[in-house]
Amino acid sequence: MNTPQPDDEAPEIDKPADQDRKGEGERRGRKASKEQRRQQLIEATIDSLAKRGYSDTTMADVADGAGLSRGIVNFHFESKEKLLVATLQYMADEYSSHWRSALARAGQEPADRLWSLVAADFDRVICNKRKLAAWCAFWGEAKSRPTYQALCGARDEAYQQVFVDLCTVLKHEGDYGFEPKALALALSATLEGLWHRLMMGTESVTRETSFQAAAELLASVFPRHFVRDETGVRRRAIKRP
Amino acid sequence: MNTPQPDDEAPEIDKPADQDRKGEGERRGRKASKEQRRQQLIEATIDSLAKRGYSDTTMADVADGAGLSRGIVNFHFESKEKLLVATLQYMADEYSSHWRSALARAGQEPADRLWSLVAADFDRVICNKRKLAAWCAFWGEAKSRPTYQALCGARDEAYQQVFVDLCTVLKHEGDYGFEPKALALALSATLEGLWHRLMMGTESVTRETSFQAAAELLASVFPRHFVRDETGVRRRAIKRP
DNA sequence: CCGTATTGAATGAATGTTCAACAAACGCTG
DNA sequence: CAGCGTTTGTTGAACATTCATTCAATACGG
Repeated sequence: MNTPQPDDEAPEIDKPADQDRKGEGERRGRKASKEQRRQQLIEATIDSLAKRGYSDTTMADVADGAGLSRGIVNFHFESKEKLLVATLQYMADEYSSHWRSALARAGQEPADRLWSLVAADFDRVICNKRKLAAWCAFWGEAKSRPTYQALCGARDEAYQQVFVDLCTVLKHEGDYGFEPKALALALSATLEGLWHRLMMGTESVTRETSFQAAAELLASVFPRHFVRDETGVRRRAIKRP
Repeated sequence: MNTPQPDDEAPEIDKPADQDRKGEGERRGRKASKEQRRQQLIEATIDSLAKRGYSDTTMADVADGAGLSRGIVNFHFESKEKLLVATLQYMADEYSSHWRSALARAGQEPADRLWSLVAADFDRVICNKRKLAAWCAFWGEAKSRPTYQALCGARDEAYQQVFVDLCTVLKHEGDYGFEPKALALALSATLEGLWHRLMMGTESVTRETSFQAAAELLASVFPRHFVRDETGVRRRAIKRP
């Protein structure tokens, strides 16, 4: 059916599920520093969220996953709630710094910057089953918990504003007729929706096909900036005078 | 800041949170039929999911919300799990029949059908805080529960196929360059993403602005089929020969 | 040795499920 | 229609389980 997708299920980076064994240079046993232990427990929490979902994630699961004893979590984090907030905070920070660095890495051309932003969203580092499942778990609880809701604005206002600004500039560059704010909302929502589809894991939606779908949309919305070449892959057109 | 949005918070239809009082013609007390009681409990479940989220939804909450005693749920539904599955099933059926009827109501013109499909997604009946929050609660648990995962495919394969078919026809009608399958994925993902944004309730995203964003996208992607008029509202252009 | 990190069992609260008692509707018979 | 037994729906308390939290004892590092 779909063209062979070499990845997305195989070597998915970011897999500290087997984080116990192999002291990879870092100190393990009793010697781990406070911050390292916290990090270790946060990773175990993400594992548990991804594997069992929010409602079935227990302190015991987390402790077991980290290879530690039951009571340890309440020592490093005051409560389960605090642990979960710290975990969400960690993921939100990671997501935020990820797109910011992608933007910094891109050039000055708005089209390049938009492309870079979209591509960043499908980077293996943050876009993989484990993290996606954890995000989804938090989203499900966000509406009824203000603390989560605030942090779940990973695609926060700053992120949204970048989209608006880019759409505004591109509109002038390409003489497009759209309303920048509305279109920016639609575009960022598309990325969120594609994440959602990836998370559900149904159909034959992979990270590749999702990214292609997003690229296809860019080519349709910004025809003066993105073109389709024969390989089916979409790329930015040559710079305009 | 944002233009005054008259709705989305005020008269949101679909609010059986106060479903006890006022026997609106339907039989209440002991006389309610089996099916009516089930329906009543399902509505109470949606209420609880929306108000407290999945993990804090308890049998006692549901029973209290319905104004009945604790043990009643296990009588009509065998277990909590069964109750939740039935609730999800109910919502999935409602969503499915909603877009199907919207499609049936639309004419034969592909552009009309697509517009109708998009508009249906933002209909108050299914797109309101209560239902959205309930959907989100289930999504959060879907990945770790195959039963939920299957039902959560509200936007299932049939729905996706409709998008693909419409995109294919429109592509030929308008001589567009996109790849129908990829674009269809992007479009349906956009709707999902906008739902997600609405759910989070942050920013100034309302049902109106979300729909406008979707419409803006349609106008950008299918310029030969949709145009922007002075009111800012988007409409379908006149039929082509 | 002192302080800190860690353990694992005990505790108590929350919650899903069961069940015996009860009440309303229904059906049967005279 | 009255009387009576049966079925069905409903209740609320009792029960069992799961789980977050506490804490006294312990082990390790400095």
